[in-house]
Formats: sequence, structure tokens, C-alpha cells
Amino acid sequence: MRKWKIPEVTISRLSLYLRCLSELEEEGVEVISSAELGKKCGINPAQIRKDLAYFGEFGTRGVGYYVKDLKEDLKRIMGLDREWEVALVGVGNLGRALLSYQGFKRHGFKISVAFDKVIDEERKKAVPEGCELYHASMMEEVIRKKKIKIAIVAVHFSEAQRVVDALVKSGIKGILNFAPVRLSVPKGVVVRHIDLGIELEVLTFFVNTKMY
Amino acid sequence: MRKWKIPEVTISRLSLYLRCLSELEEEGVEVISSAELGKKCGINPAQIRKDLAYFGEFGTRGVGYYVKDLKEDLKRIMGLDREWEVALVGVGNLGRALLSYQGFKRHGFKISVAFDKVIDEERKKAVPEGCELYHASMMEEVIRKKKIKIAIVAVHFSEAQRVVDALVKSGIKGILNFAPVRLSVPKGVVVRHIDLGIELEVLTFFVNTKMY
DNA sequence: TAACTTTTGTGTACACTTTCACAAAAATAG
DNA sequence: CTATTTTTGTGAAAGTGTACACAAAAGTTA
Repeated sequence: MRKWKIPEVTISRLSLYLRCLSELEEEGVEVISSAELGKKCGINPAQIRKDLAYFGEFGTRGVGYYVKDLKEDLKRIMGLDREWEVALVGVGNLGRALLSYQGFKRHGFKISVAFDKVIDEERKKAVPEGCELYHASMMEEVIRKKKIKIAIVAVHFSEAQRVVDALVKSGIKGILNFAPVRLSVPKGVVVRHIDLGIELEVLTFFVNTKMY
Repeated sequence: MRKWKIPEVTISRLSLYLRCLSELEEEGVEVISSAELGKKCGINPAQIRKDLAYFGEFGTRGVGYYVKDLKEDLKRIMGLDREWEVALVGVGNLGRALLSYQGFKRHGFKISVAFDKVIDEERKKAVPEGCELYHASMMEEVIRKKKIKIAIVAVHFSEAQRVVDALVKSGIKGILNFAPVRLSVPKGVVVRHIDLGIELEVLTFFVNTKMY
């Protein structure tokens, strides 16, 4: 198959499958069918097979998928067979929480630099071993030198677009944005938004309307 | 129109429009066409009109939409014409960041209770004025008494499903989940997932593949 | 080796979303 | 009061993603 124009939802499901496969591996399961995997992660089995078909053939008919192999394949497909360095911009409350989030390491990500326009004791203390804290003015230089490709934006919304423009100039190709603004980026740069306000408001709508 | 079965994406766009309208109001703009609004928030004008059509007719042909009126209407539709109390479960790093996030207030949300299975000085200090910190064992009682309908889950993934079951029993109808697990909830309860791992992995895929 | 079972990979149909395109409505100008 | 302009609201078309259903392949049993 291997046609281009793969939907983003497919990629996010691959990530989900990967997580399930890791759990299965820990449980000692060696082979799994799309039906069982589907039940485990709440996805239609045909959907799973279609998603995988974008990238090749990974199963054995009459058997299913070898957990270890499929996991390796998915990791390779998603580029997760190596560690990725991530830059964090904004060491406020949210930024500090992200710095201390242990989940990144498990996923193969490492926040190796953090930037803020204010450098004080509180911020210095928040930065863990193996991560360097720089003043915002150093951003372009440091990111370019370290060849970092992924950044997390956790600054005030009024500064987000400016920060993103600078990141793009520095060679960043993927941005995870927590600021509540639509960002404009050139083609070739991917942005994912995490917008707490919108999420809560969507919940409110469904909680508020009596029907569903 | 007012047919039921409104897609979630429509609701999240309404939330986006609302934000744009607030900005426009601050800028002193009184009337706006779907074309201009579309340009401002990056949505196709026909899409905007279709989204609004689910709930009625809000514009004036040949004129556009009165910013103030549409904003009020959208707030009412989404149930944002009043303050919503929110319960937070898990006062770890992420939970503390959420407690100090000022954006909620602007959106009309207030974290009025927080729960954790550990109550120590650090956690007590993290809880701001107007929010009460309780031991996890008090969750059902407190939420039921305060009639809180929306909860944020920021606990370890191994505890998430258990916490959610308890929340549902307490009368919670909307859950914003930060734990990296698919949650199962009965019909009538809405869950929105925020999964940093998946978001970063999706970014990685697109950054890693040379094409896009 | 042939019949049978299992489960993949995929063509096709279905469902949902987005976009187009235009009639209908409101305002304005002559 | 009629013609013109503007912009909404919406039917229909196009596009996208999801699910069904089955032939093809691999394994198992006799």
C-alpha cells in the first residue's frame, strides 16, 4: 500500500497501539490478533489492519501479529527507535510541571534545554539534571547548535506567535503548543495544540445539555 | 435546524469562535461577517455558518453577525453563562500546575476542590484561596454534596480507572483526563483525553519522515 | 495431501465532514 | 419603489475516514 497522505488520526492510533503492545509484552503475550488488540485499546479491528496497511504487511494470516516484532516495526515507523531531544520554552507553572513529568523518558523524549525570559532561583531549581536553562535570547543559537527539532511552547498566549516564529527560524520542525492561540507556521512544520480552555468548554456543553 | 447529534468538532470550534469574538469585542469591532471571522480563526466561512446553523439563525443577511450578540448566544449555548465548579483529582506536579493556571478563571471555571491520597505541607501550600484540599477518601462525599459535575483527572495511569469509577458514582458528568489510558465510562458521561505522549509521538512521526 | 480453521489484507459500501454554490433576505442607493 | 449589493442559510457535491465482508494465505488436523 504505502501511499502517502496518511491521516493524523492514523498516526495517533499507531501511538496507541504501541502503548498497548508494550503492555502486552510486559504481560508476556507473544502473539495477538487484531480482534484482541482492538478490544484492548477500544478500536475496531478492521481499523487497526487498515492503519497498519499504510506501511506494509506486518501480520501472519491465521496467526495474528507477533507482539515484539510489531512493536519494533511501529517504533521504527514512528521514528521512536532513538531518543529525541526536546526544547521547552517557558518555565512558568506549566513549564515546571512538564520538566518534572517522568513520562517523557519512557517515551524516549528528553527535555534537554529550557528557555525563559526570566532566569531566577525558582526556575533554576525546577530544571533537572541533564537539562540546561538559558535566557530566551539564546534560543536560536542553542537550538541550532544542538540540532533540536521538537519544541514545547508553554508561554503566555501574547508571546506564543513570536516564540514560534523564532523556533521555526532555528530549525524546529514540530511544535507542541499549550498557548490558547492558533499559530501560523510555514509548510513543513507541524503543530499540535493542547488547549485546556477548549477542552473544558466542550465538556461543559455536553454536561450542560440534558440530551446526548 | 436544531437537529440533535452535533459533532464534537463543531462544539470545539464554537469554543474557538467564542474566543475570537471576545478578542474582536475588545478591539471594538461591532459587526463581523463569516468571511472575516473565518480568516481570523482559520476556519472556512461556510463551516462557521454550518456550525452555527445547528443552533439557530444568528446573523443578518447582507450585514453579518453582531459580535456582542453572537458572543452572548454562544456562551448561552455552551452553558458558559455561569461559573462552573471543577474538582481536581491528583495534586502532583501536573495537578499543582493546573491549580496555579490563571486561564480557568477567564473561562468561567473554578477548581473549588482538590483531592489526593497524600496530604502534606507541599500540597497544602499549592492549593490557592477558594479551593479546598481533601483526602481522596472524601471524594464521593464532597463532590456529591457540592453537586460538582466536571472533574480533572491528573493521577498516575495505574489509578485512573479506579478514580474515574468513583467520580462517576459521585455524579460527575464530564472528565478531562491527563492519564495515558483509555477510560471506560457509562453512557451519559463525557471524557476528553489530553495525552502528552501521543501528541509528542505524532509530532515525531511527521518530523522524522522527510515527506509531509 | 486434502479438508478445515483462523486471521490477515483489502475492495466496497457506508457515514460523517467539509466545501461549494446559489437562492433568499436584508440593507443601501438611485 | 426598483435595482444593486452584500452576506446569510442551506441543498447538494466532494472529500475523508470508518466498518463490513470476504478472498487469500498460513497453520492445523486427519
